Amino acid sequence: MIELTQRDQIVLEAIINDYIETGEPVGSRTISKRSAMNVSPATIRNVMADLEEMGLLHQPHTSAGRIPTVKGLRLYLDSIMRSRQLGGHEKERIRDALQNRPQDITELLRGTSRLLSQYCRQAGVVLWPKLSIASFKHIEFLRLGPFDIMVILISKAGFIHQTHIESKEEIAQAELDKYSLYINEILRNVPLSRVNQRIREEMESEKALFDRLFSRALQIVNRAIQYAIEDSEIYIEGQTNLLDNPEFAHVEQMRRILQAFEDKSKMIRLLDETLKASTGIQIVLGTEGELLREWQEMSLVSAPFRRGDTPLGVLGVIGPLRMDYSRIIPIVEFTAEFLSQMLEIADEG
Amino acid sequence: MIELTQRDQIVLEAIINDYIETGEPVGSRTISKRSAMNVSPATIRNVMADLEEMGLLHQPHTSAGRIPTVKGLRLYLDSIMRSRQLGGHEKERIRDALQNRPQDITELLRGTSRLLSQYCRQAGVVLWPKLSIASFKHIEFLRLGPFDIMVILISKAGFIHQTHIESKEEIAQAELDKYSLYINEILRNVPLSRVNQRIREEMESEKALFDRLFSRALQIVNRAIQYAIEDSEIYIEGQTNLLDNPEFAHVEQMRRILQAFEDKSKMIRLLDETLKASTGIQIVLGTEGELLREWQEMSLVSAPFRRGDTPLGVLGVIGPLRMDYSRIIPIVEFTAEFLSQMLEIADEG
DNA sequence: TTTAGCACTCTTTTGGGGTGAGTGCTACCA
DNA sequence: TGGTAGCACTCACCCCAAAAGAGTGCTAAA
Repeated sequence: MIELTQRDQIVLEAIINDYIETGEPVGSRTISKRSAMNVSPATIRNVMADLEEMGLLHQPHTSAGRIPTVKGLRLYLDSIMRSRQLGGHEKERIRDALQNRPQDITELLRGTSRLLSQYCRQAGVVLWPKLSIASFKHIEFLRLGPFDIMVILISKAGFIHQTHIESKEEIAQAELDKYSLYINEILRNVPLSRVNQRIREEMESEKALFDRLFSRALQIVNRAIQYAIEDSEIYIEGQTNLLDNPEFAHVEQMRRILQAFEDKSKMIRLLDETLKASTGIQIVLGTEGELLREWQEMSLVSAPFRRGDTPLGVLGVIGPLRMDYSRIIPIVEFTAEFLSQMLEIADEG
Repeated sequence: MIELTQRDQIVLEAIINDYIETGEPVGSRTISKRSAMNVSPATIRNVMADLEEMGLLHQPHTSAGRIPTVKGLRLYLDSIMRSRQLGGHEKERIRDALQNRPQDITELLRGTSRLLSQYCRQAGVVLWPKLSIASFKHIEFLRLGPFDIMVILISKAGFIHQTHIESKEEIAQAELDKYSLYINEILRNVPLSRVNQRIREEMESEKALFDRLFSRALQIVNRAIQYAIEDSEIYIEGQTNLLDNPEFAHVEQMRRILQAFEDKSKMIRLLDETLKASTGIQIVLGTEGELLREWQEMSLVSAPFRRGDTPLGVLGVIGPLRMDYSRIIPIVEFTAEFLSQMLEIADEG
């Protein structure tokens, strides 16, 4: 662990603050003038040289100021920065924006993503992962063709998932209706993650033994839920906000970043990982996450939202390494918290 | 109407072809060498001067070549250009890409959009407008709370629409189940556009008079379908392809264009208009469409897809004014045609 | 330990001259 | 009279050199 003196910390923080604000390399003069402590540029230069030796700062070229390295940012985030508290009316603004959303959960999530993007002036992202945590509410079978069944699965929170299943034998709508009646009965409120188990139990019970048809229904449900569980939705909004950042002025970088957004499956994996990794706010900086390899100059601030203790999904903000973390972190934190509350309510019906 | 001599046309076409290829202003020398007719640059220059006077060409600065104006492009598209025929294996490629799509209609449409974007190396777009043309397949009511009902509407083509409805009186799930049974019966295969009428008929019939409950159900359906009809889905893919075009090298332009994409409602209106306007391929150039005002340097090639004679939606390609229309037009045309066929099949179940 | 001073480095900006592509015009030719 | 050759002219673009500016490292002094 790196040991920093009090002054080292102050200088590092001042440099990072200034860099976050301007995006330019920061010189010793600036720090000397801005920072509260009265020391000359020359002194600052000595400190800076030390910090550079520790790998916390970096000099683009000999006669330029310093910019923080990823390592420096990390240290800053972990042990120096104090998050601003969100003001009351800022919280109000977030609450308002989410509460006035239509009740359709898809729109709620998309709206959350948009809110984050607008409020932080970066790209906002919401991952609603797999229904694995959701509870069963309703299932419906529709016959599309002799062997072709559409399965519509609805979770308690109101999320819809549709799957197509091919049946091996011909099947009538009337039969399907019987299935759904039966299945809706036995699976009511069962968490999707336990549906599998519940079905196994059911199939071992007498009823299923008597009726081959119902066991077929159960198999279909099993498959449908398998698909549903593997499916995730991701909502990325406000990508164009990133264009405002001077660090992405070059078209080349821009392309790389926007292309990364187009590959949703990779984004899903990345966010999914952060979901598993932590229960609180999490920050992934450029080179740190393996999956961010494509855009080393980017950074992700994310927080899970949950029902009770069970995480449901992740939301966050994606932007350049140079972001106003002290502002963005509390926003992300609060939004996650508030979204959790909203979902709690939505799930009680 | 502008009258062009044979030679004027040949020169205009040659200029546009060269411009489409290179993106640079075209000089008289180039045309003189490339074009089949043996005339000197000086002669070409005279013709060019004429064309410029007619407003078909434009000179960025005194000592540069000419580029076609929107008016020139329009004339070219309307009366000079001959579309290339699509080769058999090109058609095959499109067929393959669409046929191997999952049967989920959302994925089919998104896939079509992606196909167009990849194949034309521009942005692809598919509008699935309003269910107004679709036929009723199935409806399902789910009780979310005492007064809160989720209505799930499924069209024959497999499109799902969910709406939340607030009921004035408390309502039980058992009751809702009765509703859906009844309504699924009376609305089977009715085009959504005629549901309204059908419901009115039903409400006037004896049955409804006897049962206040069912008339309530009908009202709920009516509202749900109202919402559904006003809803459209738009799938835009491959936006980053646009970054490859040298004309968008400047970040400013890029931002404006990508921002226009983010405002989906405007895109929907634009495409919706082309759907109403024409039954065949349609090209909107920069300044022509009012809605394209934000990006005058863009152009849209679109074609409706349909079932029988009824248009279902629009698909197309969005790119710079300088696009290889002779290639893109037949691609868009064929894709629309083939998608229509696929939907025809999907709708038969 | 801090500071002032100074030489040095490297980027960025500015301006001017050269180059090349392309034009418009005029005179000439079939 | 339509086409062509020639020529002067106009710009945009590139290159280079010089100047400006920001910031550093080092040394010597407080």
